[in-house]
Amino acid sequence: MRKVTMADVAKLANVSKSTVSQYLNKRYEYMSEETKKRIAEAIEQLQYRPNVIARSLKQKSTATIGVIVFNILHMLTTQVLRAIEDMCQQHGFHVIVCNTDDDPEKERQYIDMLWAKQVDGFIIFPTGKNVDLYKKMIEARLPLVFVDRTVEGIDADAVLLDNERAVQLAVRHLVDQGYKHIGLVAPPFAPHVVPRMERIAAFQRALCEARLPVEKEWIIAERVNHISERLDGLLHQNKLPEAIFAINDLTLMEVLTFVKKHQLSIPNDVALISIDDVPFASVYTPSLTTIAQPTFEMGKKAAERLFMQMNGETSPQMFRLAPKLIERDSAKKRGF
Amino acid sequence: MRKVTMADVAKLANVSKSTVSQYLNKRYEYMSEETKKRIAEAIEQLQYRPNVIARSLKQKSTATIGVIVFNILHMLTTQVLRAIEDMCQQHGFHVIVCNTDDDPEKERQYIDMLWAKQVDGFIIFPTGKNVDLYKKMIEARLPLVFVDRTVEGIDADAVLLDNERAVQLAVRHLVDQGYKHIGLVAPPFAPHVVPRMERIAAFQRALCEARLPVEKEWIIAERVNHISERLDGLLHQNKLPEAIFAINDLTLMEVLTFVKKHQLSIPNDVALISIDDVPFASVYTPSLTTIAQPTFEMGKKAAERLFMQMNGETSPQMFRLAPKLIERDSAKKRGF
DNA sequence: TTTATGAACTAAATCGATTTAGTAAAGGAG
DNA sequence: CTCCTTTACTAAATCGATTTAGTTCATAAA
Repeated sequence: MRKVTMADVAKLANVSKSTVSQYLNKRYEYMSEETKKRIAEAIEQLQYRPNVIARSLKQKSTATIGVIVFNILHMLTTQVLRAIEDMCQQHGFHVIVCNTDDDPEKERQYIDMLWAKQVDGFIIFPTGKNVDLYKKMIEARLPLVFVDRTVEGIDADAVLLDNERAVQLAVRHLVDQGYKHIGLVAPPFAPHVVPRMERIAAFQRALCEARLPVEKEWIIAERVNHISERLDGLLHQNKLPEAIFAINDLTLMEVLTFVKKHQLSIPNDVALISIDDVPFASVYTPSLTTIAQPTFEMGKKAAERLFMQMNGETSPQMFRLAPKLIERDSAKKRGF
Repeated sequence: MRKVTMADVAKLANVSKSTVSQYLNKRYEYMSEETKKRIAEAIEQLQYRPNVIARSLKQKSTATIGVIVFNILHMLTTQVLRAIEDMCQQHGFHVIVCNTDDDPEKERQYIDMLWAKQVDGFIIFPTGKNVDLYKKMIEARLPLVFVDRTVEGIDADAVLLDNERAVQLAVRHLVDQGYKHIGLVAPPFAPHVVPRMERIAAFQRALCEARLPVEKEWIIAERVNHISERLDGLLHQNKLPEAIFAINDLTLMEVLTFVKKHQLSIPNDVALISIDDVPFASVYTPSLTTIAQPTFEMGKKAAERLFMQMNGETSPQMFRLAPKLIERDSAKKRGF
């Protein structure tokens, strides 16, 4: 039951390996119909399957890319990944997926191993902590696109949400509805988590622009399990803001848990808006007003840039994709 | 800027390629400390990275598996996939992910291409329509595990939910709460979609067991966009069942949309229970009683079986993993 | 008749590792 | 001093394709 190789096909068809190879690569120019038919028959008869590994070795390309994400369980990731896979399918590429859980050591290992596996490029949601490695990849001209975060000092393609705009959309919407006391809920400050820092900074800017005071107490940046404690505190002191802006789906869940625990009514007791258009936004009561990230476009753009890099057509660039306000009922002022 | 190969390292360290290879594979038995050091230095100095493709060609193993799913956007898939990836990481394997959208043609292409890429095994959520191909894989002793669905006539490992049990849990819970008029909501009948058919059949059995009549009108198996029409119809005739069992997350969403549209109250107007513990189940109002699939265990089991097959230790087997009732508030009878 | 041209192939090198079979040198036994 | 073992390596074959540089044969041009 040995594996069938090209040599076997060649022997059966009574031609050389070279000719079989030409046939498989559709270089038919100088090939008689007769020969083509014999090869086709031999392939069929032997049930021959080319070994792509051997071909990759010679051609120095594997038609495979590595996608390194924090966690596919996260909705943003899943959607971006799906878009990337669709693009790859169209180009005959395959996708190897790796989860880092935001651990730089895991990230380093994955990059090393996939690089050794000769992947043709990487799309990475970077932890941001392996600067030396990112640099080496760029030096080696290994196609590389960052998604969601940039890394300071690394001159690579990056596809990000326009966080400034996303926050503007959220805050302006709340302000337009007549809310003046607006709080923000986020995970803890972490300098390398670009979108988080950008959103928090943009929030303060947006408040200023609306001529609203920035209340320190209403900027809650805590580990998820501490968020509800902080909110509890505010509630008991009767200092809850009129509206809460959750900077992502995770923190949104915390706010919803808090709201449910105290049987508060949205938007009467607190209005709510968040980044990430969670799947249940429209069936929730009230339906949730959100800022949707253009996740599929992000994935598509990342893949496009990667392919462009493979063709050597580009110099590094940063892309800020536009978020979209999806107006529902969780941030409607009574009477509006 | 040529790529550094083992030959370069060998030359610099003044040893043969063979010795470098031994070193890399940690076959240190007959190697002097001196030589080891020289090789280590040469590797460091040249920044040598072994080419895993070349190694794979010789060793006939790629340490890569293919995971073919319907759609990673689906929660079940994402979670199973995550568990598979974790297991693979522990074993030094990588995962290539493919989405078929339940299209047999796409499935066939992916299997063909990944097979040609010499993946060491497959975990597949099968469309069920490529029986000839599945058979060939098994003949070729290509490790293969099915997840979520089995395929009739194919003797392969399969990891499935214990659908009978899942439905029993749901129906018995409703019955225990005092509900007597129970409806089911599902996507359309499709013989090859094993879990769907099993759940619908089990539902009828469970009703019988509870000595409840099986009302044809209350078994709704329709394309998702037609489900709400059917429910509307029942509502207008005042024939809505007391409780609805949604067989998966997709249909659950339809039911929730319907409930919201008519401003019905759960569980007073209709009680609700579903398979798939959706992420918002606990923050929804009322919180949703669900039957959780053991998604991570399913992924883990599938990967375990695949590795066992690679070691040639197994004969095909079917695994039915246990669902779990998560009791919340959407199926509580008033007064209970 | 000789030479040139083009069609239809093929032999052998190559990709970058692993592995088998073997060699050279040192040390120990008899 | 010879022979055998063991240590520490190496040469060359191999994996299964692709690709380059030919070769052979038939036909056409000079």
